Amino acid sequence: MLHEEVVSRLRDILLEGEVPPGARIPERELCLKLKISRTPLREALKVLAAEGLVLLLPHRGSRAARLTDKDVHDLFEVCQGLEALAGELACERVTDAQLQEIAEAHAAMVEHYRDGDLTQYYRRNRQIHEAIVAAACNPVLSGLYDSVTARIRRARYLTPMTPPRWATAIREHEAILNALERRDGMGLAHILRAHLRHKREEIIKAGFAEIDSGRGLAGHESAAAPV
Amino acid sequence: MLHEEVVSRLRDILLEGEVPPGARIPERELCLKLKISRTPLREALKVLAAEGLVLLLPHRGSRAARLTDKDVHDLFEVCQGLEALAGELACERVTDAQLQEIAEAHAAMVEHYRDGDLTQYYRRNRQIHEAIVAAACNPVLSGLYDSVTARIRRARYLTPMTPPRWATAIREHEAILNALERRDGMGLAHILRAHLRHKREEIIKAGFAEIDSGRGLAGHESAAAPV
DNA sequence: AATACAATTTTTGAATTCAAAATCGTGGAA
DNA sequence: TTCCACGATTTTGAATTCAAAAATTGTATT
Repeated sequence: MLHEEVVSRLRDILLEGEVPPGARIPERELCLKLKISRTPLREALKVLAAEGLVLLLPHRGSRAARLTDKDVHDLFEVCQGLEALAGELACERVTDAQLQEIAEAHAAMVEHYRDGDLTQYYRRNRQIHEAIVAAACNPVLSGLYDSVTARIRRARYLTPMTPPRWATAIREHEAILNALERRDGMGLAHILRAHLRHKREEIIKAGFAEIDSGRGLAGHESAAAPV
Repeated sequence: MLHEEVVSRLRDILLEGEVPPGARIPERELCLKLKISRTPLREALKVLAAEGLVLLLPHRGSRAARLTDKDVHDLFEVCQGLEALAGELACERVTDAQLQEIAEAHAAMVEHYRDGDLTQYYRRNRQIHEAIVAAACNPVLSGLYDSVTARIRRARYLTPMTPPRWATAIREHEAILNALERRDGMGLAHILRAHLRHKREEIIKAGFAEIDSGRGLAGHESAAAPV
């Protein structure tokens, strides 16, 4: 198995919550599961620690990172900044083909909204935001965006969506598409900032806190379901 | 030696250009130099590869990352976005003490400008930008900023500074401090974007290209001085 | 019965070892 | 002379091994 693949599979295991946030990472088991020895596994752990997904306690093993309210808040703030930047750049660089792809994804998303299909809605939503970042044509930005969204994924796509919030999101997305089609960089950046700020407020209000109630690692081993 | 220390020292070695960009990383030598075995060194290499400082060629060793013009451009673009975001947030959160520290650094920087002391000027310049990011009070943002600035450091602080550009930079910094003191988030974000865009244009124009002339890795081993 | 201490076990971190892959060097053929 | 092929050497990637640190267990003493 290639190095990148180990990192990738381990990342998935953490993001899926197979190892719950805050729980100790069972080196032994993962070695067996991935059919590798400890050396490559530990290399992957260090990489993921640098990404912020894993917490390394010297001489005390590693744990799946636990997101505090503050972490979620910070991640959203940065995500918002990156998306706003991406929007600005995308307006300068987006190709007609990309624009069309985004428009189609948008239409599909609105359709899912009408059907009340939240899962498919989220899928399209994510596709749109990723397409905007891709259209910015900046691999550094894409990389940071991927890393931030990976860390925040659970919070972003697993919080309850209220009807009014959903309606607002759709309206905002109309404005996003519109600004992009007009190549209005400043306008788009502004909308994206507001868009994400709304989402953030919602998530914070929804009490994402339950994932982490603030006590230290010494607490329960959190064998319970992650989210 | 602690894991983080190995990563840190190796990062310095790369940033200092002790291993020139594009050059192969001599595992053996570094093991001797750092007095560690290959296992922890390779762990550090993977971490730095994830950071973008090292290029891993499967079965073909690792090399110090080589920045293309496009890379520098992309890094600056993202750096600009992060600083703008930091500026906005800093306006909401900066403490009086931090503000004072920034003002003092600014005064010192202007002094170095008058003296024509570029090295000290850069030092203060960097201190100011870092202080603004710190004032944003967002560890995620700080982390990304550190990583981006680390990658771009050589390009940022080793390009020739022309007198008119220097004068412009000083004027822009006056505006930055002013906006920060007025807690004018939007204004500061705008200024910071412009500030960095100017620097970027300067660097691109200055022909940072010489560091990488576009050919592949197969080319010369680049034993020459890094910058 | 509870707590403190010590011995044992487990786990972590790193060096060594080992197999596979790539590079280098030599020799032969065109 | 130049190009290609084949074998030796080096280097890489990963498993194993080893030492040190921490957790656990058991025991003794208060």
